[in-house]
Amino acid sequence: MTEASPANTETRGTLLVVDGHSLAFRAFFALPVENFSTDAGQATNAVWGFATMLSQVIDAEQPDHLAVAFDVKGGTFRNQLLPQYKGTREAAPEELLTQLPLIQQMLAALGVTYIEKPGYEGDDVIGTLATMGADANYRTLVLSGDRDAFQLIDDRITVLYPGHHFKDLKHMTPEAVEEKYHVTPAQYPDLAALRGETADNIPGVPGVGDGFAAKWINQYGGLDGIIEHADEIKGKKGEALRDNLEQVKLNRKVNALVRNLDLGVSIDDLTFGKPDANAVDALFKTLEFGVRSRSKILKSFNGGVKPALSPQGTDAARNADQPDEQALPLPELTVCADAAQIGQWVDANLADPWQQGMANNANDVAAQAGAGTWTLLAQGDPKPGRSTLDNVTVMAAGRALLIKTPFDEPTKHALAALLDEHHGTLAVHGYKEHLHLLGVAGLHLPEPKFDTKLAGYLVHPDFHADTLEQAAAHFLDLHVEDKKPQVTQGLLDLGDDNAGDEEPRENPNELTATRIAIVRALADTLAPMLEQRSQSHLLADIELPVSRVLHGMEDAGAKVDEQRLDTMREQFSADARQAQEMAWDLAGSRVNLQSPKQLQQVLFEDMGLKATKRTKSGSYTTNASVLQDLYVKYANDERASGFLGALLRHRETNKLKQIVQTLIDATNPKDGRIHTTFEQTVAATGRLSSVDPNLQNIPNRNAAGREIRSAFVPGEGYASLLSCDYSQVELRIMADRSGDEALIEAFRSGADFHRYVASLVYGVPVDQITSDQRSHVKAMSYGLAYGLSTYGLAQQLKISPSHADELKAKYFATFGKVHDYLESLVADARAKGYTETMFGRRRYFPALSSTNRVAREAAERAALNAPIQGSAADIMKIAMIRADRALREAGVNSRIILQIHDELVVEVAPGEAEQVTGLVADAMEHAVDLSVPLDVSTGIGDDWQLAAH
DNA sequence: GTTGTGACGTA
DNA sequence: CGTACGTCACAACC
Repeated sequence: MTEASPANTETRGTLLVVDGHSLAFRAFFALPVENFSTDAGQATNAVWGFATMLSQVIDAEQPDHLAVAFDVKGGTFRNQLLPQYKGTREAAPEELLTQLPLIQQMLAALGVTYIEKPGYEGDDVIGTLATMGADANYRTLVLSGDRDAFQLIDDRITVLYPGHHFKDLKHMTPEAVEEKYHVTPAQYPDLAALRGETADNIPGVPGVGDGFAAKWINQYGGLDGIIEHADEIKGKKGEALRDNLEQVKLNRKVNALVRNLDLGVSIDDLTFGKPDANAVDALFKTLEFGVRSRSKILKSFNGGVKPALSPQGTDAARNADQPDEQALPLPELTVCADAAQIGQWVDANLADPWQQGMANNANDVAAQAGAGTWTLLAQGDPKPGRSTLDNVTVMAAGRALLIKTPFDEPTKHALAALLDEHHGTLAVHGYKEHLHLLGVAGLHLPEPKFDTKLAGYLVHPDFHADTLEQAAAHFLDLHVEDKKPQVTQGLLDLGDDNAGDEEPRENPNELTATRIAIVRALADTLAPMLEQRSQSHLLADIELPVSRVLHGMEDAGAKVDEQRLDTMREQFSADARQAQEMAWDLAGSRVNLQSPKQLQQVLFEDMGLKATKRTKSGSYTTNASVLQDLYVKYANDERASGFLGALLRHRETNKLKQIVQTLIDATNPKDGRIHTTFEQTVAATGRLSSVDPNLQNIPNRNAAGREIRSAFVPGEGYASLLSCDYSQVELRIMADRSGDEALIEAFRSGADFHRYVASLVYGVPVDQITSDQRSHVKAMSYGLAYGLSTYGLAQQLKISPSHADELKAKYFATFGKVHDYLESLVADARAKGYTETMFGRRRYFPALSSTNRVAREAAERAALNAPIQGSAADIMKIAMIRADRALREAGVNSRIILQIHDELVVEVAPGEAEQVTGLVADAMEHAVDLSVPLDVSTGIGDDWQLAAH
């Protein structure tokens, strides 16, 4: 049950050994020198980068001992063997070399030991320190971008090897080395000797890479064996090997690290955590590092010496590799060999009464609360329309079975049967994602019993767990290593090409066992919480069913007319270019119109326009509303108004161009459709959101932008698009919840709603309401649910605050119960700590009791809005489930493809228009029963724009 | 290389 | 100084 991790065998602490040169190089090339130099011209990018990167690693690994190794100028014994050795490194830029002493100075001030040994390299110092650490029973980490360090790896020594992004350090354990190179760490130098090392200017055997080297090593046991049998190796590569044997032998001598130098220090000397604040301060001042960054860095280096025992139980077990005090029961994991084993495994587990009994006892409470007893974990990338599947694991009664892709037919059938039989008791983390993943293998997952991702969202809707591990940390206080997200739909990987082979791998099976155990633990924890809060029905009746509908929508995608998009892009692009030319002409310089900073310079300094509003960071805003005001104000100044006009036009057309471009880029070449991802656990109010791309913010307010909607068309086999949207749902919810007779009557009357309300507010007959009066009342109505202020209303309507105040007073005099209702929302939230929608969806507002007025008032507005926006979201989700079911039960081919908060877009099959319009409108209108009707307006057309009504 | 900011699209 | 989102491009980091 316990893992065989080295950290488990009593260690005395953690030693971090850093390859100083490697880190300095990395820092230097990661940060542009131009941006990091003092007034005097001293480059500081490597110093700064070194400090931040090292502090990152310290924060992540929490070592209690630390040493940094450096090379010394002048040759080493290696140069005598191999004159060109590290010739490339000597060519380090001057600007980096001058920073090395500064880095050492900084380390000294920070209280960090650094070591160099004349005649030897930093690598040898590292080898020696690591050996010392391991011998003294320390968990030893070596931070180095030099692969020579891999030879040090064993049960006690792990190399932290930076990847493409420095942040994702790979923990190179023996397993990870074997996984990647197919040789043991001890054999790694043999492999490197054969392959050579370009970074160190060491030639290998021409034509021989990692693959062949590993093959030979495994065949002959190592380099000695290879040399012995060199004559037996056939082919070109064998010949090349024989021609270069001397070089290889030399390489091997050179790449062997010395591990027993006399450094004159002992491990006990390598503690840290007592920086010399004055020295650090002085140095950072001369380097012109800001005060804020200074304290940020100091913090990491202060923590080196930890108190023997932390009084707080929660933070005590932060150390990543230490097993947590809350033990996670890992399953006994079997890797599935063939399809027959699936059936056997199921039989064995179900037939074993002892195991069954154990499991039932352990899970009794949770099972009753609805957590289920089976657990499923599919791993891969669940991107709609292009997902990939790595493996599937099922778990029951403390045993797990891991099934790797590709599946053969019998395996598929066995798995399908298993899912079919047990879905009703299953827990997963992300039903929708699992539908995408399993869909790759042609499998369907019927609705599971429990979803830990959705449950976590219901319990704490404004907490965002991007990974399963983060959810574990939050809900279980279980801190396991957070490897890269595998189950979440990340925007992280840019293409799958090289993501695969650079993966951090500590025993992948162990990782899988941990992950599925987390899902189980989350289910057992969250199910009773939902039950206790009477939210289980939200999961079972809304979120889980809607996941399935969303999967269908994402999988279907939205067909776009690519030619039309291309044409539009060209048009917008040309318009933007023209506007830019004009702006440049009038400005007299080629300002970057997309740079607020440069615009501020031109507008408020060069042209001397009067700046008014500031941004939150204190600079003058150049947003559209300010530009518009200036445009009016400087109408007589030809140059200024011309520039402002051109700038506004550029802003608009360039934005449209950008939107069209992202749509083009997001179109799947296989089907010409855009498969967005609807995020079901992101918006704190219960709404959905749409990403990659966002199809919920396609322009709709002005004609030029709305044109983009005409590129959304029915796909092959479909005849038209249907758009159905709720009118004024949020206001109707307010009418219902408040019980305000006047507002209810306004909706029941079926009249022009805003005109009707205006006539009540102003006490004027309906036919005498002016368009101003109507629009003012309309803005007021809509603003209600946002907690608008007098000031905000005045600003939006461009009326005086006193006038706005008057409007507000009149409005609330007319609809008194609405006013009381809104106040009660905030008061209830303050009393209970949370708000609740019509269906029991909660959102917590700790900031309501904040002493900070700005924060508190913001929380009040959000608390006022959440139950209203959230109830509308609940209603739409119910409508989607109903509409989807109605369409399926009617046996039509039409399908929902998009949701934009209060609108559904349906792709309609030939001949189904009338029937489908009726079904969807009905599903929406009768999603819930309110004291006011839920009006739905519908439209149908050859594209999304034409479907508007 | 990472992070924050400003601007702006939607309901 | 009105809620809820996502995306882009720039600039800073010193």
